[in-house]
Amino acid sequence: MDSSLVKLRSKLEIYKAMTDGGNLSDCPVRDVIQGLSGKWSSLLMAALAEQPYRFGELRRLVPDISQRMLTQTLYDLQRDGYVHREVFPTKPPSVEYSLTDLGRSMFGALQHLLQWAENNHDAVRDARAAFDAA
Amino acid sequence: MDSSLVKLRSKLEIYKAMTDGGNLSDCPVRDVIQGLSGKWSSLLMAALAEQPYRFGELRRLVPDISQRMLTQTLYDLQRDGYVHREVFPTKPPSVEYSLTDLGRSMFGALQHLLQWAENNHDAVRDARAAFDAA
DNA sequence: TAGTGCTGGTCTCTTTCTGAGACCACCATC
DNA sequence: GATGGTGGTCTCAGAAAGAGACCAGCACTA
Repeated sequence: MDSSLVKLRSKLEIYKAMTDGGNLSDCPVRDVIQGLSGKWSSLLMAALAEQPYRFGELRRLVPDISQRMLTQTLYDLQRDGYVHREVFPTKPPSVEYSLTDLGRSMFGALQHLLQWAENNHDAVRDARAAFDAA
Repeated sequence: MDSSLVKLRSKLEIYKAMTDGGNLSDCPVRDVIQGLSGKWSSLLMAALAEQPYRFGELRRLVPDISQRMLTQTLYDLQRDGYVHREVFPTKPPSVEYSLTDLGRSMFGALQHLLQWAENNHDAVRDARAAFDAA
């Protein structure tokens, strides 16, 4: 299942890319990852990957996000080019959020991690329980 | 490049897994992702994927992490079963951190995202610049 | 014509999380 | 005895996140 040699090569490159001598804090890889590491980013990406949603729909879909964080996370995702925001001039103006091509591309990569989490969450839970017991 | 039908199916499943009716905050997928979404988790995983390191080595390797956050992030990664911590009874006791099998497995999935970030950071940077200009 | 509700937000307040750096015990070496 | 390297912990200030009140605009209803 693992082509370890290929993976090892990538690991070294990725680590290098994340360390990127000199301006550590300006490292582009870390900069991109940072934008995705918010508490709600991946969840909203997963929702919007399914279909476009309006603000209120997202709010009802994810009841435990505060309105403030929903606004802000969508703003950040839009700023990074993953999400498109379109305002429709209906009587109460409605706003629709959808993934851009860049967003869909990014989600393709993020997906592997989400899938792994789904497949292995019991292993993590067990590890956590064993650790806390000791 | 995209096998869209397959991906669409996964998307729906992943979103479902992240929403997981009822106990939203106890959703296992979100629980796992949460542990990985810290500022330093992915960077330390990338470092340890290359080779095992000792505490002080990691500190020197990532100069802009505070000692406190290094301790805490390693503790969290260890608790979730990704990292193994071994104390050697040398004269000043030394501590070595390495990836577990679970950690290597997880990094295999995380890797896709890091690779994407490396390949596309200029697109994100451009999107950000365009957004800020408007 | 006033009340109610739906739209997508913003503002303020409180609590939690991070970051910077002082401090610590231990031992070896100088 | 002083100094440095080991892997941490503790305290305190600043940044970020969560809860929830509030807002303008228009439609529908009474």
